[in-house]
Amino acid sequence: MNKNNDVIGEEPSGALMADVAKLAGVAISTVSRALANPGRVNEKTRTKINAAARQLGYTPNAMARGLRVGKSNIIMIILPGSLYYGVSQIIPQVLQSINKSLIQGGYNLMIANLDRDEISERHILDLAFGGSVRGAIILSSKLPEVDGRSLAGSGLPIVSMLLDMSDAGLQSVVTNDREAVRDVTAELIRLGHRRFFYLAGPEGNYHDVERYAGVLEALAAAGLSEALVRRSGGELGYQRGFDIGVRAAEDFAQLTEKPTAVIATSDDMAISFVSCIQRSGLRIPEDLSVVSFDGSPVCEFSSPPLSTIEQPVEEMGRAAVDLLLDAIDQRQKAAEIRTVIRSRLILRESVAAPKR
Amino acid sequence: MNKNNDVIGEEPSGALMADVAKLAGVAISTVSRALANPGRVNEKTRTKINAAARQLGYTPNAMARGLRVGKSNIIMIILPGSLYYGVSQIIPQVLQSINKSLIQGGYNLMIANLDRDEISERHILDLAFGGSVRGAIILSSKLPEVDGRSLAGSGLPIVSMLLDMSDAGLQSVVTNDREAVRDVTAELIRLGHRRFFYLAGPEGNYHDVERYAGVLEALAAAGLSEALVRRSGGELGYQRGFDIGVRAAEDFAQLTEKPTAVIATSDDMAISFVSCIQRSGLRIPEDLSVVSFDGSPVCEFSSPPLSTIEQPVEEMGRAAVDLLLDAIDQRQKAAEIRTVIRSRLILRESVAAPKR
DNA sequence: CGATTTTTGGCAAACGTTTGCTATAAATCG
DNA sequence: CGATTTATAGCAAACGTTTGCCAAAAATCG
Repeated sequence: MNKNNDVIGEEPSGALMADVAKLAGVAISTVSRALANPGRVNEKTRTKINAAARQLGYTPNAMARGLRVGKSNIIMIILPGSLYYGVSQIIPQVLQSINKSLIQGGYNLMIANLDRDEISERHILDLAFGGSVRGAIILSSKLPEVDGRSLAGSGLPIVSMLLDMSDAGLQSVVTNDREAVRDVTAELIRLGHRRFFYLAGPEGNYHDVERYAGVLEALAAAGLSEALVRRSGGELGYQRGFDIGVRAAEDFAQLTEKPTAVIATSDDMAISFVSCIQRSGLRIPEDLSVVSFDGSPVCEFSSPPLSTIEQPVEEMGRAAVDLLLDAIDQRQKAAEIRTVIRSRLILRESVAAPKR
Repeated sequence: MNKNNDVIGEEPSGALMADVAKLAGVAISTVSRALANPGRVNEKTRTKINAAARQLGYTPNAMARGLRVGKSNIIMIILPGSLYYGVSQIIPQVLQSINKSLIQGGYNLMIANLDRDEISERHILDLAFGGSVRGAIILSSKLPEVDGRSLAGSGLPIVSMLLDMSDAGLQSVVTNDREAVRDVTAELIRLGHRRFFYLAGPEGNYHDVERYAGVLEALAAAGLSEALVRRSGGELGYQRGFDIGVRAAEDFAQLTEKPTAVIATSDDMAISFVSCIQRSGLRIPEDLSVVSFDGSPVCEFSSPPLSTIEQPVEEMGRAAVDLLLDAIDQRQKAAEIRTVIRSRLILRESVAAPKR
């Protein structure tokens, strides 16, 4: 059975189910059942088989099984092609959390990057249609689609995470951005702030729309005018968080009536903005309160420690995996197409009441 | 052929090679050859086959192929189980770079986390021995090994990255840490610094040993005593970079003769250390020069901008993949078991000549 | 133009599992 | 104790490719 007929001391790998069966003195099918479906075989035979398997260091061949049962145990995560490297640890956290949950469910995690080019789209579609993967978690706003084949039409269970793609009919796990921003803005108002500076992400981006809406809602609720908030950023993508902050600091310097509170849509923006502002002599939070988005760990150790809205990434990852596995197992207990996880505001020294 | 005999409007997926063959009016084997080995089949038949394949949206089944040829096209990356979340973007950068290179070579990337528990070890070994993966890139210092099976003995090509595991016989892609630290220390000495504060990573850790050795080499070269350098940290793992920095700031406060230059072994340490130090009234770089390790993007935007030693992660990823694919294809052109990539010192405002 | 080589395409046997069906042995029942 | 059910194990056919081998057709040669 074992094809180690060439060199004597060949690789110790490669024991087959047939080898186990022979050693245990049973049929192949019995081995298969003993391993996968223990109730179906007598205890005595089973222990004999298990012993034989262990002795040979037998590991079932995943591809053979996959081919036979017509399913793979691999989940693919689709990441936006050009990740940006700031201070946020969201991507590694997501990966870690998802992978952990998947492994508990008996699945493996494969990475796919979705760039703007056709190559990467085709690659992902090959994975989907080639039976390599069993489901997908997508962190990108675009669904791959090229010459006839589309990810949506692959029949593959898909869950979107971070981005709300429920419009496209995808189960989505997102945070309550709007509400979170509304609350933090309300808190700033309560502290006495009346002039705001909003550092926007990419114009029209889902997150940005939601977050800005939160600001406006809080103003409206307090009976304040929308004119009290100035926007900066928006021309650059999230790609350039630090740059947005730097440019925002320049914008800020131009303003005649200085805002007293800054709401930034990423920690990156906040960090570079604060750095520039401090260099120009202003102090945080005495002259300016700052709050931002992402919950990056470093915020705790900035000067001053930055208030930030943390997205509970671990929890989101777990939720996404749960939804995906439900869909795979047809449990379809998920009634809601959108799963909203609450963000957590971490208030630190960067927020205070405005001077005088 | 196609088993869509249940519902009319079933999933459009699932065209088989047999379907393509029938539509093109040729045998299955001809289709296979036309797709994989175009030279072997007449151009006219081939275009006919390609047309049929496209029309049906045919995608070859990866598991069937894998089973038949006895190889998978998946590479596994083994990450240390508990990633720490600081400011470093090394892990996502590594993933991105490796994945990109792999895809160009026709491979896919699977993630595996190696914790200290037996479960995760067994999981990785199952992947290795179950034929799921074709090779591994490992970023962890420990090779999984449990009841008889060991990753080293799997016959799988393995390349270590970041950590030097050439002792264990593994191809390793590392940076020239010692040299880099030696150079930066020499530069500090040249600027006039004579008392140093060294923020250590985990005691005995490969990186730490190398880096500290670099400091000592520079001192020796300048004819200075080793007594000029104070160590802090070392008790905590890399896990806690920020905490090490905080504690180091406390240690620093105790010192009667203050060092004028700090060498930190991670940006995390440097950032929290600097934050604490500044709060205590000292100024960087006037009172204290700081240089650290990792090349985290945020260092450029800290106050003051931090000098840091950048590991060229992209290049390392490419190198690791090249080595791995060489090993897989038996090209074994790699004579050296250790591939050293040069780090890059990024000098910023956090380093200056000492006062007076 | 027959003989030989080259090109092209088809048949069928793998690859290592799982699983429906069947056959035997053991257990239960009337 | 014979008849019926239930537990257990084996046979063999899948799963969707690739590929060694062979046959027919086409091309080349003497």
